[in-house]
Amino acid sequence: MKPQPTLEDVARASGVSTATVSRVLNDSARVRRETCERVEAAIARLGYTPHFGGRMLASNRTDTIGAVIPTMENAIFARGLQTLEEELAAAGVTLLVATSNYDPAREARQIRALLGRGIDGLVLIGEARDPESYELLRRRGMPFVVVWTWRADCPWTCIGFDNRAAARGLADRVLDLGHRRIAMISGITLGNDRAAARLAGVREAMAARGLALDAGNLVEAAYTLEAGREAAARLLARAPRPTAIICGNDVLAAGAMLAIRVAGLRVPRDVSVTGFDDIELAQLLDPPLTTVRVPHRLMGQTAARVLLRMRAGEDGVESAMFGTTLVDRGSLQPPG
Amino acid sequence: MKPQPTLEDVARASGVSTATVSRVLNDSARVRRETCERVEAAIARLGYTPHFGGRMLASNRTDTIGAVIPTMENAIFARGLQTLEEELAAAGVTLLVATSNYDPAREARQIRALLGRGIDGLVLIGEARDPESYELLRRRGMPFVVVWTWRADCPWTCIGFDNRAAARGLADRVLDLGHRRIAMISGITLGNDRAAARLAGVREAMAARGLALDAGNLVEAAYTLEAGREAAARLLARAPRPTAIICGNDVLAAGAMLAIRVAGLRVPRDVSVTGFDDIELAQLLDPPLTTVRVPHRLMGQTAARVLLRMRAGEDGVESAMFGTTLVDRGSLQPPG
DNA sequence: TTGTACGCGTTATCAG
DNA sequence: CTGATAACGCGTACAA
Repeated sequence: MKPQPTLEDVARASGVSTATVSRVLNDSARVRRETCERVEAAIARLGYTPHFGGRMLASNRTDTIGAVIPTMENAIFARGLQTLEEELAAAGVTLLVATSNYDPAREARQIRALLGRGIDGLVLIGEARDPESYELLRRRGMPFVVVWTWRADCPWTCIGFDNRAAARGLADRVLDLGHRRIAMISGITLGNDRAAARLAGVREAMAARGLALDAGNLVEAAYTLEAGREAAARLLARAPRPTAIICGNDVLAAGAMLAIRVAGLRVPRDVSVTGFDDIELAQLLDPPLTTVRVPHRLMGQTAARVLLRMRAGEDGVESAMFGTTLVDRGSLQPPG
Repeated sequence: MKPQPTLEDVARASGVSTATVSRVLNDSARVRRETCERVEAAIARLGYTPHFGGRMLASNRTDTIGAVIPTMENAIFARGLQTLEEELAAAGVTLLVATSNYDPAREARQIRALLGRGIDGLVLIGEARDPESYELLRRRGMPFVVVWTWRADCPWTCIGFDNRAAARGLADRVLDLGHRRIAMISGITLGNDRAAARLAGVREAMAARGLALDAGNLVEAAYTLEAGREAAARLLARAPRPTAIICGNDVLAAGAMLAIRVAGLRVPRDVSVTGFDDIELAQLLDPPLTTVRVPHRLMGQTAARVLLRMRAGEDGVESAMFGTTLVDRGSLQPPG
């Protein structure tokens, strides 16, 4: 690691003071044109880059927003993150991503790590987490938003959609088609408010018709292909077999379809399957997956804008709720 | 953003000097046990966290490794990245990820941005890039590794596999099965050495049998589902139709299978399809995709270890080449 | 084992 | 429009 040119080197090389060089860098409007050009020439010639630590120490800003997402292994959060990053980059802000692997303790550590790096704001997925994390954010006065979830009386700024209502709508559709032997592969609800809300939505729809989700027809599974496959295998072994399997997300649904194929059954003729999230994968399955489209890009974009406003000192920024769409692709049909 | 407690606050609260607190933080061995405990108590009580900028300025280290990957939208780089992150985290090092969207100019900017943040090392995908970027890394003495590619006389430390040989092996299999009307959907080769190497490998296999890839049977496409679909549609419209389509990666292959289905044809009866990379998606397609498995995790793990050693001052760290496996899943069969 | 004091590179204040 | 100069928080020689 070689020594880098510093502000002082640039100042010396262009015959001005360090203050002027700093001004050229940050607020070039207040420097005479020709001075400015001389400085810029020196900067280019020396290959100078501002020292992040120095800047951070002096200004106490990093122009960096952090995000802790559960995983990058599947594409669930990728699209929203991409949008978030683009929107922030346009404002000269960098996005720092950390992953928790759906582990609350690890999420808490990652939040701490990001705070330690001096981020200016934070994006969190869902609202179920240790109160201590919220307390930490409050103490530090750290601007943050919660995405992928929304409820009326949420105490934080949340930018998302109503998981429960969306799941209820989906279950209503399943019920309308005449399914009665309904099973669900839910995400792990412990520590995951989105998974819990989706399960609650399905239960609600069934309850509205005097039905209940049989305990044996509910399996909680990690959001992976393998877990989805195993869960579905268990459900298919029941007698009588469910006619429809509602899955907590598209990855679980893909796993379920794999298990169904292995069992020598066909979707949707023998079993209907539904997903949730509408990731790219959904349209690639055979048959293409009936699922719930969620506002990936809108959430990313809005989170960026809200955080930028918070960073600018604006407060009282309110939550935002977006709608979801049921995307009918054929993996759900009437039973029998 | 509230003012944070500083080293000095902790020192005052525990009745020692800032130097001692600093020692407790970094090298607690050299502090008397009870002093140490008093300081740690104060740290906990005040909720102190070291200031990243201050630390960076004083020590000129960040315990951070950067990585610039083309995209997070599909899962291609996710698995390797996950492993990289875990391996680094175990050594107390944070991973900073930036994306280039397969755009060389954007990659150059991201490299610059990461350097500006004072990373201790860098992971780059592939070796095709602006000489200026390499020059910058050299000038700064920045340790870096190139992954996802390997060739014998590579001037950088590269940790990957032989894309050309793997593609040649795959094409050999296609040819062995009797295919002669072979088409290829290649990734954009300009500025992407992996895509170029894969194309070269296919050409090589054909040339070895006195065949050539007809110009009309080669389409370059961005690594997206949509682009793969469009490219395949073009190829299917040719007369005579190709009997096999070799795709530059699994995402392109998924797109191709979509187009084939839309055209009312079936894989592999009417057209065989092959992928590359073996991402999770490959086993979900119907039929499951015959593809080349690449050493995702091994690359991530090795990159981490090598960079950690470089950071420790070790030099002369040599490249590593891993093997690939042809995974036969059924989307490739002898021609009709 | 502990404390003092300086320097790291930048921004911001204030004076000119 | 520009220059001096004082912070900013931490690590580390050096001294005790």
